[in-house]
Amino acid sequence: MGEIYVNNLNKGISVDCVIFGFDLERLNVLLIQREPLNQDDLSDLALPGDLIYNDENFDSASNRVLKELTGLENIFLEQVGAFGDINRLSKPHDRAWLQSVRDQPNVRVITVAYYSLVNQNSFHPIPSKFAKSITWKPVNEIESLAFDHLDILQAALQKLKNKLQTQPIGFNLLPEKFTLSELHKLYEAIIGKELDKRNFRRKMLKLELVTKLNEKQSGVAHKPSNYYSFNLENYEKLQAEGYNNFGF
Amino acid sequence: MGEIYVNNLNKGISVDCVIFGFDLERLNVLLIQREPLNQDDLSDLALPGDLIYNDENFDSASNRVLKELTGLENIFLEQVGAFGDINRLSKPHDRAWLQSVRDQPNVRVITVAYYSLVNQNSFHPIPSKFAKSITWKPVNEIESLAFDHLDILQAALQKLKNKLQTQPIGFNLLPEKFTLSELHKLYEAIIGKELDKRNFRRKMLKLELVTKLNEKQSGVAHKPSNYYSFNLENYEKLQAEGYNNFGF
DNA sequence: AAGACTTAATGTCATTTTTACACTTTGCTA
DNA sequence: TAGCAAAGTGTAAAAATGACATTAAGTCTT
Repeated sequence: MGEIYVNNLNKGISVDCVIFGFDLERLNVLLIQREPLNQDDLSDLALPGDLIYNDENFDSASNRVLKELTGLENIFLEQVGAFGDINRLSKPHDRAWLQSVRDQPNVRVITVAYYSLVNQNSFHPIPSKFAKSITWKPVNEIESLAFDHLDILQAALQKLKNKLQTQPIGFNLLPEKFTLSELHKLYEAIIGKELDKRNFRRKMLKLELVTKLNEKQSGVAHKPSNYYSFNLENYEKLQAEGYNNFGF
Repeated sequence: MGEIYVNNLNKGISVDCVIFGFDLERLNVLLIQREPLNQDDLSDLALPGDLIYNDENFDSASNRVLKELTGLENIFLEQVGAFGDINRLSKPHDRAWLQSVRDQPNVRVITVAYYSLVNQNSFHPIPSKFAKSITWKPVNEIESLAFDHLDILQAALQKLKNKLQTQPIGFNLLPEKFTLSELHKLYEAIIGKELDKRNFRRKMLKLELVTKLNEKQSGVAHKPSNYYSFNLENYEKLQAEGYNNFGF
């Protein structure tokens, strides 16, 4: 890619990505810090995103943003929706920032948001052209973001919650091998409430969504827990049967 | 914002509306027939939609389209998502049509789709600037539509099905007074499979989602059925308790 | 080496929800 | 008044859910 698209940028459409990660404790989102306008500028955090090219599909554009930022490809990625409120870029601080980086800062820009689930500990984000710095931040500690990105985050989170009730997408946030406790904490972190340990395990095991591996944790100061892996085959079988009650 | 937006129409963004209706038998969609290009032109059916104004939000634009077409306001309306495939307008027949009606027929146009639920028998669609003629067509008899409208329809239908599993939105498709059989058929039409009559009624009645009225059908050649109305209060109470299993 | 510590792992019972299934009732029509 | 057509109704078995407490397996401390 690169220069050939310079003049093919669509100045009115962007994609923004809500990239969720899980650190075995909390649900986090990948945020970028906008280039500060000056030394005193405590610039807001924002979702990673970019204007799209004029010959580029939304899915491609969001995959591009995701890849440039994380190096990851073929990751769970789903559209949240379009955000186009006429005032979405009009907070004074946002406007100042746009003036400094966009060649047409006054154009109305609508954005198509995506959300993505990645295994947070399997890679280290690549600071790139997007921003000076990149951070994971726990979802429920985020109180404000640049532009309308807080709205987008909330919509994405709601979508994730809903989806988790019918599809076992949470596995995308974990490494290949994981413990049932980790999976359990993941569900609690997304849904936002406590789930009974025994009932949780019973359902996962009964549906055969996980396969027990011959491998245990080691070096932990307590009973080591067994590792499991996601049973894709059985998920697809349940899927084919029309089963859709993967929730809690 | 900029003068580049002649007449304030945004030439690159449209909304399209998937307006579902129920005729007590089948689930239908409101379609418009594009102005034929010439006498021999058997023009495709399309979803109603329009370019948006540059100072107009997506929600406002979709409400505007809905109102201009049906006269209805304050109707269930929810975003499906953004559709922007680079080839979405490039079928030859679609291109010819665009050439004939748009002043910038080659601009990339992305669309934000909405779906809406209306009581099909409570109004007669108003043929308007949108099209020569308007028709209801059963969802499962639709095999092709203009542009990418079949994709949009399918996405909207999927969204409707999913939503119906957690929210009793189906009532939007019925008149104020309805029979349990009508409601039953409605669910079957949307979900696309048979539901046991007694089990269906039991759940609706147990949740107190419907209130029995002192009024029966008349003039039917069989036992007349009782009329019911939607119990909004109780729905809101269940909602507040976090109940979300309204599905089948 | 023993005891303390921490989290993993496990089973049962009561309640609720779901599924499957067939006959009687009501009003109209011929 | 007999027949027709859809409305309306109950029960029993199976499955899923929700609530709840103890033992097991390693590491760490002394």
